[in-house]
Amino acid sequence: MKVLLIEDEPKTASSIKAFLDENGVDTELCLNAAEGLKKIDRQSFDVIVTDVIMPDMDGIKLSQVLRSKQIKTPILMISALDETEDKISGLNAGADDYLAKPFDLKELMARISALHRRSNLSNLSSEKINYEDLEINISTLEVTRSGKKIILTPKEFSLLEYLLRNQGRVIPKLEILEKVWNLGVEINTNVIEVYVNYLRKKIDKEFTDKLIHTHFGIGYYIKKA
Amino acid sequence: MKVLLIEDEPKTASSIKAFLDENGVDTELCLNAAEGLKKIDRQSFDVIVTDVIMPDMDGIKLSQVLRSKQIKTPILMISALDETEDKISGLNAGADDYLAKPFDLKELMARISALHRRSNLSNLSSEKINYEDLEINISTLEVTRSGKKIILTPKEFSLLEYLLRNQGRVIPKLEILEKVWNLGVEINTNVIEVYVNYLRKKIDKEFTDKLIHTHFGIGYYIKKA
DNA sequence: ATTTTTTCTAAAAATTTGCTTAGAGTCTTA
DNA sequence: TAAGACTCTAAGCAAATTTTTAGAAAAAAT
Repeated sequence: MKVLLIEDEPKTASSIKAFLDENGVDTELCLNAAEGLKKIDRQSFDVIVTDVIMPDMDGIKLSQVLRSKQIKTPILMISALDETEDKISGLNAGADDYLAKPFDLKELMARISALHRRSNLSNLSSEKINYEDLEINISTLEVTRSGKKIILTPKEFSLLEYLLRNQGRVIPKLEILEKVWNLGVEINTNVIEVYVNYLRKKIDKEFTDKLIHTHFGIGYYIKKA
Repeated sequence: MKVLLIEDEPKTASSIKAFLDENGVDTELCLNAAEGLKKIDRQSFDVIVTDVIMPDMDGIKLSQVLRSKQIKTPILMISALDETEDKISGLNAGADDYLAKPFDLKELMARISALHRRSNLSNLSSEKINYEDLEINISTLEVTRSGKKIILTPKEFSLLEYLLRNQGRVIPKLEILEKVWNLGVEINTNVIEVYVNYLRKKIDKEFTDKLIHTHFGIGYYIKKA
């Protein structure tokens, strides 16, 4: 895990960095906000830990700048300001957590881990994608439902993968054609129907709760029951 | 935003619920963990706020159960336990935030908002349009009025979507023909009347306040009462 | 008040969409 | 090269949706 620590007080900064490094975190340190912004432009971090009070720019402003740049890295603010109002303005500026000084370094570590865990929950980067009792492993191409192994062909797998990556919305057939088949509009959408049919036989047939559903006239979606 | 509050101490529970409700949060209250789990099985929440110390099951265990069930709703723990170790074990159990009692209700609110904001960041597109108690979700294609689910055909949905996107003005029939039917002047506008009729049956019929109105000689518009 | 125009409604007709099955190509592997 | 597995097309049937039709109801105009 890579963490960017922005803290202008050198002593605090180095003791935090030392502790995080000990805990297996790859920590980069910046002593002011401007430097931090530059680093963020060049590389990506899992979590950003920033002080609120800094000489050149406060942590609130920093968060706003990052969010307006569409940078969605979790932000944890640390500050000597312990008033509710301070915390609220920090959180409202786009921070994900706010920890008042002095704090226990172990708590900081736990909060960083929690932020990291959550941002990794969204199936985007992980090897495995799951929904309910269905799980697919992108690297081994294995599929299981309720622990039971299911064997899919390559096309079946990529169709299922696409459906799972887009869980929570209805996916139009034309989009599936483009993304899974790399085809334009010319071809008949019947291929999809046939393959959805294959998937259903392998994944839903012997279970009570069906996961693949049809939205008439549009396409398909993943949902329990 | 829907929040589930699990808190066994009735006085604390109701004061939290009252405050959240005041702030526009739709709060459901459970007085023990078992009840909370049942509710979570039946419906989905944006954020779960749970006490740590409860008679039947502690918040730590609750979080573990939820995470093992693949329920990824953000969890905020509140507790009288203020020791670092308690916070760490809460966060490690899968909680996303930990707030020690006594706390300022405004801070709780800000932290709930932060959790909600983050979990919506990963939900790529949950574009919703609403007017009064009517809501349509462009990505899931779901329609609800006063929370009640309404099933529309594709044409009905796109007609309603067009009306809602143009709320606040009268939309001429010819414009609807062009935009929703992709047709010129050749066709009879009666199709629209028929479809407005369908929509009214599904959306307005069983409600006192009608939302779809006719501007005689021109077209239709969305307005309460 | 009557006529004309416009809108609403119900039902029939036409069209579109989806599921399923069988089989023909295509690619892999023994 | 043959057997097997995989991908795609085509066609029939069932179901759902969309359009048309026609008469009743409502609104505007004469």
